[in-house]
Amino acid sequence: MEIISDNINIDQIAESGQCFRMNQIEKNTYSLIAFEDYIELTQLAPGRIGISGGEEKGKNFWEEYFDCGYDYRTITDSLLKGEDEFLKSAADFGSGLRILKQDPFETLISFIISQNKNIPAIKNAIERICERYGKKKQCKNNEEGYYFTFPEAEVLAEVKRDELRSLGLGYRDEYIEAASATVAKGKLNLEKLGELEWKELMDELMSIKGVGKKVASCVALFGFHKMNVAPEDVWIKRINEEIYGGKLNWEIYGNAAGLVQQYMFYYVRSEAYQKTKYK
DNA sequence: CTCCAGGTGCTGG
DNA sequence: CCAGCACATGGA
Repeated sequence: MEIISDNINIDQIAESGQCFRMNQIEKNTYSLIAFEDYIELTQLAPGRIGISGGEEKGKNFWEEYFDCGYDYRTITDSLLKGEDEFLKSAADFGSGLRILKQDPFETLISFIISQNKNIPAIKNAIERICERYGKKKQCKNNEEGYYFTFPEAEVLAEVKRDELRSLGLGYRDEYIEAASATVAKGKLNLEKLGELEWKELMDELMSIKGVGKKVASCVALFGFHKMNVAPEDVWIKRINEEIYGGKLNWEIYGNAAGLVQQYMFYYVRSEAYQKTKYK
């Protein structure tokens, strides 16, 4: 199976910090566990990605996951014609990025865990949760290979706080407990939430203890595809101070704000940018 | 050992 | 409204 989409680049997506269960297997090839499926992705050529090893979800499913119906090239090209040199560099550097359409519950729990952790630590913590509470499934392309799905809210809601603590989640234990319980009880209907305007969605998400503006933004963008939402983490705050004099304004980017933020995040963390800085 | 991480809640001004 | 601080833990 093959996906074709302008500029799409699997290395960039995997390293972009929006999904935590995409990992490199070898050069140009990554594994991905999402929506209870395991697949392997290979960059066959610029803008061409091969998919193998999954259940029969079909091409349309993964095209949707990687947001191939959205015209990224037009946005990127228009950014490249702008005056903002930093943003131009960032957009050019990350031109193969996509805003994925991830599972809302997984995104919610993942970004609750993300607070005050670096990306490797986030990934490890999520894997521990999946191994303990997810379903064990066999890989379709390998008889000996298996993987663990991300647990459902109903399962996670039954877990005691101490047990979460013992997985190394620290003070986030009660936040995960609260979020899982809220979703499991149907108090937060994730199906319906997606229909809300971004601001109302943010308010609903932030009603959960442990979910502040940053985590809610990430869930809105990566789980509900609210493309105008731009999460502000320590890295973005840093460039806002260092490059934009604290005057970074997301509203001018409209529905591209989330993508602009992603370009900037991906770029500032790169070695390429760090070199330009200290030279 | 130290520093820091895709923050948040709480408290006191 | 904003500033300061505690929070638990692991990766580098």
